Amino acid sequence: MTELTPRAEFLLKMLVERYIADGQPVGSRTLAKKTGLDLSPATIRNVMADLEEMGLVRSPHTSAGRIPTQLGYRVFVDSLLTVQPLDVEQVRKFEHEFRTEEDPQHLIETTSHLLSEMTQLAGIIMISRREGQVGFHQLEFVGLSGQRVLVILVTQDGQVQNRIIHTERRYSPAELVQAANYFNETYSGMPLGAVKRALVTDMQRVTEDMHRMMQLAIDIARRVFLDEKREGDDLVVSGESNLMEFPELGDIQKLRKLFDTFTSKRDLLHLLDLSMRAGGVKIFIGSESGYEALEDCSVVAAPYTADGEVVGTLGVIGPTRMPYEHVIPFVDITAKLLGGALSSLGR
Amino acid sequence: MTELTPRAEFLLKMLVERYIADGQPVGSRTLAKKTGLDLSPATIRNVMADLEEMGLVRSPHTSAGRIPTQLGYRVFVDSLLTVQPLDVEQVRKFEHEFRTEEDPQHLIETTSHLLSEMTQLAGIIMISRREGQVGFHQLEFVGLSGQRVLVILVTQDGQVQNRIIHTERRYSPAELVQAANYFNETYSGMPLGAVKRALVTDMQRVTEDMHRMMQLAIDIARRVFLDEKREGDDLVVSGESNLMEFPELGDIQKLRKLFDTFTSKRDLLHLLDLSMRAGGVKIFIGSESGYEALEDCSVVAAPYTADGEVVGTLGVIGPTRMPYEHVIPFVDITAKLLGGALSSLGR
DNA sequence: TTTGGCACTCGAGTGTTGAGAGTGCTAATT
DNA sequence: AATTAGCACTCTCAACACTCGAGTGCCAAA
Repeated sequence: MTELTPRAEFLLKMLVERYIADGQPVGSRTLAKKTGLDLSPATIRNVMADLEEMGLVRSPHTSAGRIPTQLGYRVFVDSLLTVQPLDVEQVRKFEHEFRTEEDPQHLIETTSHLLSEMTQLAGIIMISRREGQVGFHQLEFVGLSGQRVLVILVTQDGQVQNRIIHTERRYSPAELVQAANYFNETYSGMPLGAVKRALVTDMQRVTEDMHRMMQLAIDIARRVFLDEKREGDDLVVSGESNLMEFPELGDIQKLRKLFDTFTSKRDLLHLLDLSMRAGGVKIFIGSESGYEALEDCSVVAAPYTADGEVVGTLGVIGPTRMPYEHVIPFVDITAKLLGGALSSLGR
Repeated sequence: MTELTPRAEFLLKMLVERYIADGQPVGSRTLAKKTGLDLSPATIRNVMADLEEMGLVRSPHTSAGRIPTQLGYRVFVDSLLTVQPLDVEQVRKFEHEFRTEEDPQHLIETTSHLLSEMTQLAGIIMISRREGQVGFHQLEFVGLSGQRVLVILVTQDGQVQNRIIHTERRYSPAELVQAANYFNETYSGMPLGAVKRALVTDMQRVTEDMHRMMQLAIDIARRVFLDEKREGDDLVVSGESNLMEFPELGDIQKLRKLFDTFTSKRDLLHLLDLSMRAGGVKIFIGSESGYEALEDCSVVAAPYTADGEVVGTLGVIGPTRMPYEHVIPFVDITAKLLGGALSSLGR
């Protein structure tokens, strides 16, 4: 029996839904009762035996009901799930939240909160710093005390990054302003990646016949743009403590590993990076993510765009037993709303 | 018996140390053995009965040993504790960490990590935004698309804050530069609080005879300085998950409350604010903090300075049963080193 | 193919028991 | 008067046995 009959499918669906709803292994009797089909528990048991053979369900012990395996969840999510349409009223209210926020950084944080608040899971959102895409807008040099210069990098979407560098000598405010002006006139509007590449080639042309101002500007900017610390995507996680409510994550050891994953960020970034390439809602169930700390969790993620370009991924992370039928459309709509809000900001 | 005899004191000290070391209620036999005094368990029991009467120790149940009460810890910390001198070698290495960091924001984060790393507790560090103290250095206006202006506020200690505001009309880059120049020339060097006050009075003088540039500058700056969102201190917490290792915090419910306290930050800020006024290392044991979530925890905090002014508080938070004799001097030295590093940055 | 029946298994809860640790009290000792 | 030995007592904890209920697997009948 390698083929899944429609009836078996239906029963698997019922079983998963029931298990998601109350977390108890579900037995043949309950399933016989609650399902519309007019079947006896014995028949259900036969079907269950088949499902178990196929690796879609398992029983924790001899005399408990069945629970879905990871594979079972996979099949459920991929082909059995009926997503719940979102409440129109709520979407509208929700949309409003996005319209009122102006600062892109704030917008990201608000979105993360919304995700965790609405789903009662942990919200995650990645901001990609892929340099090919974001446009460079402006550089500002602010002289600090000593030989230190504060460099402020503003991108076209209004994000700000700053960094302090040391120079060999002190520069006057006027010099710094001139240098910044030169730099901004030359490079404004280019994608960050292009600026970076241009800087490398321009550097080779820096000779004594070049204007001193240009040299200074390029020298300072070089250090900011080529700084590998500045690289890498950013990640905002919120509502982690929501995950403590779930009994299946009740083991302190597991919880600790999970929280460490949140703080180290590396693994999550990798995961979100994967789903950024995919397009559409992507779901990692249990160990599919490849990370041990996430083996009892699922990640539902969707990329979001700004002005047509994919600029990051957002989603939620929760126990494998989560209400996918609500979470999936919610993550989907959130990604779209954020994209819309970011695009209208850039306008 | 309302007076604490020297012997009773000594035994209390032994008891607390022993309990801190291995977390088990300590009985009269162990205490008789491990203490230098040549006393029989029975005598110890008599003393224990006295200590219990005074509310310094209690037994979890009839036939367990004694554990310190909150008051017991208090007495221990206040007058019985012998702090462990820090390893000179380690301090030196530690000092080096502070010397290599240049960006004040980074410095704060690094310090927080160090605190949690070295103590295996949670590190907390507050940056006070008391406006009376930090000097204003420079304002930058960056025109974004639409009628949005990015305002970047740089303080004398090199901290950067930015915020996007909407204007009624579009301004040219030249206008923005001029306005910023005017503003910077007028107010640079003043404490933030003074700038704020000056803005309020200057506003009243804004009439048609005033230069348009000045009007613009003041109008934009006003919105940044008087924005109440910008108010409030900042808090960095790290190593929260270290706290999961402690069995006394093993209860998920308690842990959840604790973590929620970390994310909401409000309560912790209040606590750190208190200890900022105190000067020197301040210790909150259990419910002394006044917050339910912290009732099984202690907070060890010390204010740190920059150029002689107290600018924030740092410390650690961990279970009441923590090695105070190491933690206290460590928090102390960290505060001093951070102060030193911040001051030398401002130089 | 479905169903009723039946023996079987397992977990969770409950009660019992014994060992171990530590106490409080009293009477004897220093 | 302070200290100590002795002893009865209390409480926790782990082990064990027992029962109950839920659910299974399988077989034979419908």
